[in-house]
Amino acid sequence: MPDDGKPDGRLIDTRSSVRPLDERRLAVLRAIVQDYVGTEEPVGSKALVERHNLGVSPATVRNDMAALEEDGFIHQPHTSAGRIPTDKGYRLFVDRLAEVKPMTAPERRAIRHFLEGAVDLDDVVARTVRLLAQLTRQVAVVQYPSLTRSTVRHIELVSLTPTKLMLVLITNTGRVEQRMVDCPGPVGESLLAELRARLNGTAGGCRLPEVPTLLEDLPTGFEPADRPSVSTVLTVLFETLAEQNEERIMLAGTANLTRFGHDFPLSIRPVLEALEEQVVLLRLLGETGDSAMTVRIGHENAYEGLNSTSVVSVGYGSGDQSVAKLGVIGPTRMDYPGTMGAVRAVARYVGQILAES
Amino acid sequence: MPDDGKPDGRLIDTRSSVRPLDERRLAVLRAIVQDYVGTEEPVGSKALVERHNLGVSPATVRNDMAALEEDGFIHQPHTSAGRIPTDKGYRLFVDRLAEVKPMTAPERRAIRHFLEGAVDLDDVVARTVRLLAQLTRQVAVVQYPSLTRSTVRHIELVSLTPTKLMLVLITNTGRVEQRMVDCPGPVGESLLAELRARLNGTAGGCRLPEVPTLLEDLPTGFEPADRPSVSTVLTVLFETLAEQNEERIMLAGTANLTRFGHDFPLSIRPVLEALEEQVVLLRLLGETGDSAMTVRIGHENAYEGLNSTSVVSVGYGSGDQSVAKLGVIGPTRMDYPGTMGAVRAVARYVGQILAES
DNA sequence: TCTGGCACTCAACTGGGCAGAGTGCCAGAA
DNA sequence: TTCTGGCACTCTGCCCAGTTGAGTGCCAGA
Repeated sequence: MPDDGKPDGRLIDTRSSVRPLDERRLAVLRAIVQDYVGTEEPVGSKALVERHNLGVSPATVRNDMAALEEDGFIHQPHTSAGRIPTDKGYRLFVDRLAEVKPMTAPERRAIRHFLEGAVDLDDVVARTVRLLAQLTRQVAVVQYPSLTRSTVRHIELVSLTPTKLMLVLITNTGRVEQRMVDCPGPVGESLLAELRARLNGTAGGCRLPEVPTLLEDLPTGFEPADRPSVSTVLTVLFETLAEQNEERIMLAGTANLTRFGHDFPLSIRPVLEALEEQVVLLRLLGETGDSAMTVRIGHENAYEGLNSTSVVSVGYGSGDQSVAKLGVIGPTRMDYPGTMGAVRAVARYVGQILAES
Repeated sequence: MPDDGKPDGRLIDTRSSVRPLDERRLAVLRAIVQDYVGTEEPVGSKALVERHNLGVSPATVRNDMAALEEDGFIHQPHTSAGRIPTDKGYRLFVDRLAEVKPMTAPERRAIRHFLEGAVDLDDVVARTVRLLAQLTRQVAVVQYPSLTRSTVRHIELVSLTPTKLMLVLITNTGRVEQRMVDCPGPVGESLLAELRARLNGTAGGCRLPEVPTLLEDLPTGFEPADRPSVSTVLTVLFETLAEQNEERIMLAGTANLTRFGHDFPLSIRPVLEALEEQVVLLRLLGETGDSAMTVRIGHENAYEGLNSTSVVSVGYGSGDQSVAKLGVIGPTRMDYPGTMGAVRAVARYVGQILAES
């Protein structure tokens, strides 16, 4: 929704002749967002001029607030209360008023050090998600490196019974997938060795989605009697490759949901429900751009249960390619610059760690 | 704590001469527990006689209540309120007053049918945990079949680079563990084949904890030049076997926590925190008896954060052996008979499914 | 040993009044 | 034209007192 996503465009363009006013209004909005994020309470004109040196009186700020409200950036819970940013207000804030807050050097060192201690892929993901939850004090989500972008490191076939095989697929990201294969006929050691060698010879090092086309004609190279078994193995292998659903996700920091709001069970429940639905989470992350950071605010989230939350997510990868996504889920009233900084930093370092191992 | 576990023992024994009175008091306690579980509100004497035909007047019930309170089975939030069972009261209820409520035939069929749809071990566990959460409307926990009780189905070695191997361990429960091995010297195909054969020949079918002793002397059967590499592989294999920490756990139903109590963030927060700590969960399940169902009520839980929850858990296994545990975490005020019935039924069916596959 | 009656207690609800934060508007200053 | 100070107004939140009602404990009598 590029139209909806930049509601500020209109405002800035049409009034660009009256620049100083707009500047100040934006400053007011920025101040409101910052204060509200800090206090969780509607912020009034007086408090605003006290805390930020805007150089004008409360009355003036009130006028600006009225204008901002008319344009839908802020909102008043009731007549005699302060203002709260709307989703649209946060959107403007994120797009034009906020700068991603970089991590400090000690923080960066700590992140790196913590992630370097990981022993295997599971551990990398586990550490990443915990770290992210801790840094942002919100709910963190990390997707396992996806199969689609990775390459085949090795395919192994293990004979369990004469007709039963186990197929093990190892990717360059360290991920391992295994499947049982029930062959139509017995599979001898020599056939197994031959098949293993051909599979690895042809597909080794290739990107997973390309594998099926590469191996399509493989059965024709075998004795007619063996072909059914070879085909079965291939079918299972292709299934494994295609099984996007198997994309796993790890969560952490759900306890931070308790810091969500005052109107409790109602606000937290749908979020907890969403978090349990892998599908929802996967789709959420799936909407993330590959390299650019994505921020979805409140109702911008397709899933209804997350309408009062914001999602900050970004892709990460070993090397230049993004192989998976990670992100953070928190209340719309969150510290966007800080959260975005943490998400970006963590994504960068996980990428490095993955590239090294 | 067998002493603490049966606080009723004293009561029953000392007053066994006054049998009818105790019977009625126990009936009162039972009625209080049942009502409180249903309504979540302190239950008074009048409501009690109305809902259960106890055959006596409210005044009499009041006397019994006073006695029950003196013995610590129930408790009064404030002077003019009804009674609430204490942990001790629930304990007595579970030990002597409640009968595990068996699942109905349609429920059993549904359980079985749902679990039978699983395609692999991950799926079995995932389905089990969701099912359990749904049936009990509480938080469900399922431990993956542990390595310690299972047996070796196959050990596979895959050469990735001349000195780098991947070790894959497949157990009879369908669990697969893999580790990288950095060998001190190059490992040729023939050595690899030899090693693979010997490993499987010696350890195949054995229970995991026995494997180290069986393979201890393996290196001596190889050429002196190869021994360091063989030893390295063995070390990694033994590590894999010993790595209890890797025991994985799956959770579901956290959204049910929102039905916990009224005093929200405070009561739910420590529980969410506990649920994120695999260690806590593992220890929790670890305290479960192998075959008998364990119920830990409120303060009986070692972990402080779970002091206002009860945990119902039991072992499950393929065949006669318990290979892992599963359970449910809910408020102390839970429907014990129903929960226990569901837990028992699910455990039984998972066991069957695992045994079949 | 049980029961009905009675006085007592205490949380929860109700409605009125008050304080305070915050607003909108307007007339006058820069 | 834009900003500012002042003023009247509108709410919510809080405190207070009074009332209600559920529930108890105790006691005398069946």
